[in-house]
Amino acid sequence: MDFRKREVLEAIIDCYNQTATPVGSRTIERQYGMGVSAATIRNTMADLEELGYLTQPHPSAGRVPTEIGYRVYVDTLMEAEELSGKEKKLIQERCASLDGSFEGIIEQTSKILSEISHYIGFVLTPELHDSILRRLELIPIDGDSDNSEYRGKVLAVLLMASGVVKNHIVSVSKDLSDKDIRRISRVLNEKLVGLSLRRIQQISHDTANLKAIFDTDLPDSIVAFTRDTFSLNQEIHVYLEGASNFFSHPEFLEVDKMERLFRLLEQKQQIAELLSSQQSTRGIQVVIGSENKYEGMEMCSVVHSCYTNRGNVLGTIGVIGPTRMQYPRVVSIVDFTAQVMSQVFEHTL
Amino acid sequence: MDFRKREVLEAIIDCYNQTATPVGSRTIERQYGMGVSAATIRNTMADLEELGYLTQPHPSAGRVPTEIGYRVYVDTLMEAEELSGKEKKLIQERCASLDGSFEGIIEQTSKILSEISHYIGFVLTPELHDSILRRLELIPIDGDSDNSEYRGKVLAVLLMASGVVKNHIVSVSKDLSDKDIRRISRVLNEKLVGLSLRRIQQISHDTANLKAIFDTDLPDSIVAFTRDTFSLNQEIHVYLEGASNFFSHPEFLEVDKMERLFRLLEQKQQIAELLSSQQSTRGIQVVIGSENKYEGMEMCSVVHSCYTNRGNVLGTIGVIGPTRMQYPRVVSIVDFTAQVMSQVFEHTL
DNA sequence: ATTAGCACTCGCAAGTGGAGAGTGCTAAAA
DNA sequence: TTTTAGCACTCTCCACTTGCGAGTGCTAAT
Repeated sequence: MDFRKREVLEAIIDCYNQTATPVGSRTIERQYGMGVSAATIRNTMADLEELGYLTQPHPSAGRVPTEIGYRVYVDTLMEAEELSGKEKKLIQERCASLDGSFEGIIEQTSKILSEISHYIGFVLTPELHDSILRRLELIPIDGDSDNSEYRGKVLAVLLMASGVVKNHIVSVSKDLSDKDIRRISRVLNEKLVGLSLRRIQQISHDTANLKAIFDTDLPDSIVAFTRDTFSLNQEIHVYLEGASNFFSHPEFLEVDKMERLFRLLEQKQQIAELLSSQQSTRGIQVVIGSENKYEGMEMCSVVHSCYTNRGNVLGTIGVIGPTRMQYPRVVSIVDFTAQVMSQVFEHTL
Repeated sequence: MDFRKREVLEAIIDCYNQTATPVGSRTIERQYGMGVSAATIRNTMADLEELGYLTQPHPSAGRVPTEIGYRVYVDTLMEAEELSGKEKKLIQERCASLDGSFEGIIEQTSKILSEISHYIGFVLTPELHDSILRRLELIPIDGDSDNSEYRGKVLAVLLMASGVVKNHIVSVSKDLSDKDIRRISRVLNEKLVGLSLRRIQQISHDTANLKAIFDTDLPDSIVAFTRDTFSLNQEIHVYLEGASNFFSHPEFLEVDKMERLFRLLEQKQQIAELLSSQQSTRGIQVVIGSENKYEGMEMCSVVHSCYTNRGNVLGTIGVIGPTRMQYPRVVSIVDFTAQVMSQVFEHTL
């Protein structure tokens, strides 16, 4: 890859990003005047095609970057675009005006990402398994007084170290009094705070373990109740915004492509799995086109990073766009937003 | 409207629902053999056109029902389609397998609605303003021990009579001790439980009122804290599923129609306002085409009803589909699902 | 190594024409 | 008076053709 090849590849990618049509040699000569004629550029383009970085949709059309071309561009050629002060400020302001609920912050962030990038913004909620329990609160709920049939319910509030709060309603057998509940709460807080939810679930599914914790023989009702308290829906949620931005991109003019993509995006659970499996590596990741494992995402690229709270990775945030994407810009947006979001969490949670 | 007119209108709507193409007189003669010839049907169709119930897309095409036509059909002609036992069972089973979180139930219900109807299913969360506070819990959160800077936070958990749980994190000034928080919690529970959130907010915004409640002079810190505790994001949330189902309907073949619709659907807040304003009337409502006030919804119809808990209206559920919709079926689905959902709430919350 | 020139290829848009579906009208039949 | 058969007319849709423009690869000259 000599200098001219790089220059031409970059010009083609830049031009193709703007026009979404194959780029011809003359166009480059005129718009990116690099001191050589169209014919020379044609030769270079033929070389680049041989390397697999470009293709022709049909024999007499201009060139289009391939996925490999984009890969090379992202890895070695492009330099991250510094966001303008205005944009930085916009992101910070939008994030700063968020209220104290975890879901609210996440939802807003995905909106911000989509609005600024003009692609699809998404945020994954943290994986609960690995969250550390900070505090458990059990709030007995009386059955309605006007309802003769007594139904014992307890609202379990789990506050995790990350700041995530989960609550759900647990049925409780009639023979447990409010006093029992308070005792259970005290014991569980004493013994389980500081452990991961995964560990806690392991413990609560092993009756022997539970007995050790309570340091006494247990009626079944307490065993069952403890289990229920910690058996919550652990699915990672995906907040996804701006799907309609894809309508502006000519690569989705065909309705069936659009349909496939939208049907895929509705399978949020699959997206969650796809992305959370790659979550281990910190820092910005760029997944181009068919590097995405899920069918239907071949013409899309994903730029993602992770957000943290006091250094602990919580979840993933990112942008989904067409393969023909403004990578430098999007990389900067995702990176910066991830930082700001992490700061917000440190402040508010 | 004599008998034949009704019969023909019904036939046209039925046929148009299946084919999405203008219906000709011969088609009706053959498929709905009503003992008269095509020419007679043509005359009847001309009458129906004059009444405004039908139109021709172009002079030599068949007829298509107008919105007024649909209106008449929905109001006077159609009879609600009894759901098959299989479908009823499906809805009930899906609803029964839900876990105890409010959001989980709502999300699942919108999915069920969309899957069974093959249109868009949606559920609106209850309007918090009118919810009655059942219980307030304040949980102090210590700042991290490894973080020298002390930050006082309290997790406020509001349990509403409807079963809705809201929690958010409230900053608290340093001069309030945990003991103070407990006292505040006790007083607020004593005085405010049973009131609507709207009323509570009124009270907490009037310092004199607050003082009366606490029956003592108050430091600013308590006033501020109380206010923050009850000032939560009260936006109605919209859970919306199955938008991609619209791709199967030929009326959305044109990309720009699709785009307008999707952009509209992303403005969930607008949908919430639109629907919650009509919420007062109980029972099934059908809004056809441009009866919808929002631009972009002209080619859609909305069938909605409300779900309850112990007789109190909580929120709205419904289905959005193209104007060419299987009204009898959808009406039954929405109606039945609303009932089942209300039952689930009574059981689990 | 680079450039100018030329023949060639291909997609796209506009124009053309025939088939098919459906109507309205009129006159005959019930 | 209502219904029906027949006919001329209208309009869309589809397939087909054709010409234009953009862009290439190759060759020969610089």
